[in-house]
Amino acid sequence: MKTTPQQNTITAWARLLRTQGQWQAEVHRALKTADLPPLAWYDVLLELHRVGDAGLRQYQIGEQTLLTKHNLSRLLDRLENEALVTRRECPEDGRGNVVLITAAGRRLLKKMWPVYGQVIRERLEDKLTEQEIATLATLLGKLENDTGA
Amino acid sequence: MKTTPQQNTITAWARLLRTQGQWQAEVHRALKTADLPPLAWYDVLLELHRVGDAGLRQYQIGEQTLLTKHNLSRLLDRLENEALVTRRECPEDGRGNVVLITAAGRRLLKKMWPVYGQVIRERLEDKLTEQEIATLATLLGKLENDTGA
DNA sequence: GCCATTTGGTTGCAATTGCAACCACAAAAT
DNA sequence: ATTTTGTGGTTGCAATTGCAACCAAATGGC
Repeated sequence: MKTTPQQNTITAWARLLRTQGQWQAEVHRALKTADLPPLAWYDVLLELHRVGDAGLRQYQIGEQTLLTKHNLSRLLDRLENEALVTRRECPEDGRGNVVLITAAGRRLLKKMWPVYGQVIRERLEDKLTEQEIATLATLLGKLENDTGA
Repeated sequence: MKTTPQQNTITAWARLLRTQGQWQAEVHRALKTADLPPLAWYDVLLELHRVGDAGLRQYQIGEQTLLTKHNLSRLLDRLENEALVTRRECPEDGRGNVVLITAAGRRLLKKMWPVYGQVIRERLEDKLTEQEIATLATLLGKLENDTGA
């Protein structure tokens, strides 16, 4: 039972939460306006795109995106329904499956990026100098909890 | 149609999103373990506590907490059900109401704070120096979108 | 080999969220 | 004064999320 955090700490904490909340709302608004799917789809597709043909196990996607497994399970159902990903049986582990992005998935990613990137520019890049952004990235890097490589 | 943001910008953006996600998950985990209500309750109660007996209109709470109005409307139903807040008719505006925190609301706030504060310490205060935290707070301050005073 | 335990993933159900339509009053237009 | 138009707030319904229980394969005793 220790003392409360410093005032400065609380301010930083609150601002980070609020900033992220605004960003998220803004991205969703922008995507919806452009008639595109929500951010979570992008996150998942992007992870899959990054690893290419190797694909990812569901639990690996979960680690990357901070989605709980049941949640992810159903999100993948939706993505699969839209033919943006495919689930394939995993050779090494009979229960699991490997998830791959499809060509359509990559196309969607490409369509979503400009909308997303635009928000990133307006909300972050335009508001700080390059130097400040670098500092911010460094500080935030120190806060991340390793998911282990 | 401009170019994509700088790599550094994207890194900072991604890290902020991820950090916030981890924090949020951690807070929820901690609160749930302590058998306490979710973070949103805390946010609302805190805003109400800050303004004291003046109370807040619902739309003002919404601005502070980034909750949509219908969402907030029902959240307040739940809080009112637990007698943590009261809704009172607004004298100046016949349609709206003024929301006040109750003594029970303040007690709950007090019970939740140590759990919440503990996470803030572990996830933020312990990981950066005072100087770094001050810098972070400043940078994040520049990113906030004015809700206007 | 055979049983207990753990892990990857899915499913049923309840709670929460988002959306659109709505009601009531307020403010602005004529 | 009467009619529009806007704003604060609520509600019904569909989609999403969280939780707990579950199934199946894998891992670890024995």
